[in-house]
Amino acid sequence: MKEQKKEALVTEITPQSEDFSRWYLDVVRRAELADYTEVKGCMAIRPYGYAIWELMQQALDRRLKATGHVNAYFPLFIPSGLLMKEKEHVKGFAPQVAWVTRGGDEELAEPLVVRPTSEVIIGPLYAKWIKSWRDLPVLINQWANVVRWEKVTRPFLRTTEFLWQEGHTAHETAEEAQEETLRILSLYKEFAETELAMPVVAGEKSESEKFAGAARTYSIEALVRDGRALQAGTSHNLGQNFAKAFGIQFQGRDKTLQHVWTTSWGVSTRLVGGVIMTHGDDSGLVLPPRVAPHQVVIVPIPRGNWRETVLPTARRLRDGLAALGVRVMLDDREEYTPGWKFAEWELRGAPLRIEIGPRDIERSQVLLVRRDAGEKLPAAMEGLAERIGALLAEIQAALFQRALQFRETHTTRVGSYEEFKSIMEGRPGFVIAGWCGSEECEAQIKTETQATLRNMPFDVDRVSDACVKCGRPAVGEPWFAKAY
RNA sequence: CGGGGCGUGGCUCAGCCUGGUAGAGCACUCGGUUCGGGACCGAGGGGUCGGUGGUUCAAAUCCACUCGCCCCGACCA
Repeated sequence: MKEQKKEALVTEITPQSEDFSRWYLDVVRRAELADYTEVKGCMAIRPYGYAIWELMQQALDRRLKATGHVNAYFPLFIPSGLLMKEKEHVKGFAPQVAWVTRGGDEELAEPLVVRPTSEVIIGPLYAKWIKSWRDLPVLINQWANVVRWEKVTRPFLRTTEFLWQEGHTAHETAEEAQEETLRILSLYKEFAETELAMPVVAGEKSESEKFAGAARTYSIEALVRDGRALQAGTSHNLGQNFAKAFGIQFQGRDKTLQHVWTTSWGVSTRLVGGVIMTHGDDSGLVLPPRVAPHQVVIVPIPRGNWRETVLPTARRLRDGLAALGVRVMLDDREEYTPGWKFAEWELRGAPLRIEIGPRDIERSQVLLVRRDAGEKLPAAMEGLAERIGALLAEIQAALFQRALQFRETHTTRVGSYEEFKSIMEGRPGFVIAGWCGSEECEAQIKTETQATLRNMPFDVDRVSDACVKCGRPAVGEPWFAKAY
């Protein structure tokens, strides 16, 4: 009798269990996505986790370039005086910046801060670079790390240092800046839903949740498996706030000197956490094929003279798929048994597994196993590549549908505040409710239900006409949720 | 930053109350047999008990401080 004892994750801690948080941390660690380091709140992203991030980067970078954006790089350090220039901005970020007061063995005359975001280091440069309306728009993006001294951290979701892209654009008119802000918002939505199979709600943030220094902030919000919302990306219309603070001016078509209109927007490594929490299950990670480092893992069954029969076939299969652009890996390690590999690749979220053994060779077939569905399907060798391509697309679509359905069953349009409060208990989800637009109601709702106003989608018909909290006329129907 | 919990080989944990200087399972290494759902047998390697200071003849064990992690709040991509 064998009595293996698996470690915590797969047996006891599941996304459905009370301890979702523990499940998440287990997946991150056991799937080798990230690890803690000596520095509080700072994680090392391990190769497998980084590979996921790279795939996200590539997919997003392509989209950004396709819409005319170019990449550049700005420095890590910001003279503290610069940070102080935009007063709302400094108010928002000062409490979370890291300071550098010494360089080598010298005290710095002016301390530096490590960028929490780059608006203020970019501001003076844009002021230098932009002279004429002909220089506009400026559509620059950078891939970088930033540091925010957070009180509570969690791998990927909130770390002291994190990786992201931040776009910083400058425009001739308010209208263009607004268009850009919304263009990026929908680009983010499209990206999240297509590549990450993660349905998101796009909308505008309330005044209190706005980016420090922005005129308007928009976000995409996902709903993860424990019923909490995750802000997955933000796009800010900065108006002329930063242009005025940094003197970013140009001479217009009408010969007058004007301030530019700027935007900024970003998504971060938090998305990796979002994917884990959106799709993961009792066996671990479930990766959408588009961002899976190994879309297909081939596990040969070593029996009899498998080295002469199974292995060459498996290699041919791998090479054939790789030639078609499929990210495929042949797990021919001999120190692990097939069963061990099955469990391991499930834990690591590989979307599709191919089992190939002597029996399959005889029948000229393989066994396909979908990570999302789990069942084993025999598939003929002939036409296998096409079959696999189709299956990967199917898995991608199925994951999106599953996540969408989850969100829909966990989204409630409430009629009363009582209903709102009761939904927020346990594993809540989104609540859609009428809102009068006052910060007081928003704040009270937060205090009493822990739910925050995530955003106000703009492409919906207004249904409620009364604020769920105070009963006054509603200005719209925001989505509320407990959030990460 | 407030409340609570926890730090013992890579992981999960026992030992701590009632001080006498470290154990288990898994993982790892080597050899062999296995391999279609986390294999088995045999032989091995590895920790000074988060850190610092104190009490004591003696500290993983008691005390103080400190760092880190986790949970619940407040703050946040």
